[in-house]
Amino acid sequence: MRMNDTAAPVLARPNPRKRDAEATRAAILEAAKAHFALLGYDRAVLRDMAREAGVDVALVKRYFGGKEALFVEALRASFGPDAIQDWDRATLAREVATTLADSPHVDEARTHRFQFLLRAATSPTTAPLLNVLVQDRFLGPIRDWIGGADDNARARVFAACYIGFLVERLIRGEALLGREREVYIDRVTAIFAGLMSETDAPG
Amino acid sequence: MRMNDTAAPVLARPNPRKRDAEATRAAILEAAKAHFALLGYDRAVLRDMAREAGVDVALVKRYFGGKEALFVEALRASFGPDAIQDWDRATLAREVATTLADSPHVDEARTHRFQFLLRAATSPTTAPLLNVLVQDRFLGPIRDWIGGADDNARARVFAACYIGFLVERLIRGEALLGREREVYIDRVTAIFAGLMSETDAPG
DNA sequence: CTCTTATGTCAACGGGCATTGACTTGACCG
DNA sequence: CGGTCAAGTCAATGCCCGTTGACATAAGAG
Repeated sequence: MRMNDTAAPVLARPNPRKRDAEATRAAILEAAKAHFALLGYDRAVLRDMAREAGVDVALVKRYFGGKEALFVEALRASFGPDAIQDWDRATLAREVATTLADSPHVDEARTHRFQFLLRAATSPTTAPLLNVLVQDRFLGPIRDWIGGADDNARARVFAACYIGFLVERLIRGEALLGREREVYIDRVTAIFAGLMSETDAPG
Repeated sequence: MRMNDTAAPVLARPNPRKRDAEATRAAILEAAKAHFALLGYDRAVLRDMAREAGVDVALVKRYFGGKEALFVEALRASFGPDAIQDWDRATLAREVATTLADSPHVDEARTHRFQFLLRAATSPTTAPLLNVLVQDRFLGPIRDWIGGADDNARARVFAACYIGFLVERLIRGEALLGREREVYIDRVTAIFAGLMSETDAPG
């Protein structure tokens, strides 16, 4: 029995949260996606995600089983099969290059997904979980999208470059400006375009 | 006072470790370099490094101050200024491409360094520490090495690709074989070669 | 209304690990 | 020999964080 039983709660819960399993599960997952992508597996804290979702930590266990399971789920959700196919062959190279050149669009949906992948890949905890997923949701789609001869190898290089540019952007101190920005975009565009073509003239 | 004061130590210390500050400091640093590079900041454990160095954990504090300081030190040490300059312009592109193609040479010195950098870059804890270091020890040397017009932008793209290939190799499930390996090497070589040239014909 | 069950809350527990400070031991100098 | 200080050891301590199980409460069926 509480001491202040008779007193009204100091702060009435603003939104008494209807009991809706689907909704809370989704809220947790959403928070998890953001936190894992932003902080990586180790530094992401369940309590924080729960708070952001307006939910008790214990529910993470109820709905997902544990941190690792939640991570996998979040990764899959964040990296749905439709993530790639809508790319436009004609404009993609330059468009992506420009996005990459202009620095801190961290919350932009497309890169967000890949940032998640990157974090997952570089944490030894989670890397083992990736083999299947990477093939199914990343390399596979890119390969199909890129098409043509040797699509496997080209997709692999394509994906690698993309991730590399993401990392570089991540640790980039100041924004790219003027000529440096132009050259950067041109070079990145050239690389992507070269990989999209079946017959790239080697140096 | 110990209970078994009179009893001889069950295991005499095999190597009673001369008291040599320099040596132990170096030993710790060496272990730290390996552990951080391999596991990343969060999963690397001071106790393990100490054990590997044949040293008590407390000495980490004495000699370095703490985990974070040790990390910075290890990163600097592992990423000395001489890391880049000895690359050979003529053969580098294909050589590196081949190394990258053939998977698990994790302990190979050159990639080891970069793997360290990669881990540092993708961990939010340590990323802030990198701005200066990256410029001084990574982009700068690559820029000087690559030379020519727009060296800054080209070095940036070069570095990004390199890191990307490292990540890809990290999450690569099975080894590259046969034609896929050939194409992979060719494409990667082409990218590096293109970036080394001042005038790369864009697609 | 009552019983049941899904949903949500709360307060520990426990492991892992960096950090700390008091203590011991070797080495060098007078 | 004895004193002093650096080098090394040891045993806590305390924090962070995932996990757990016991409890409360809404909602819906009968």
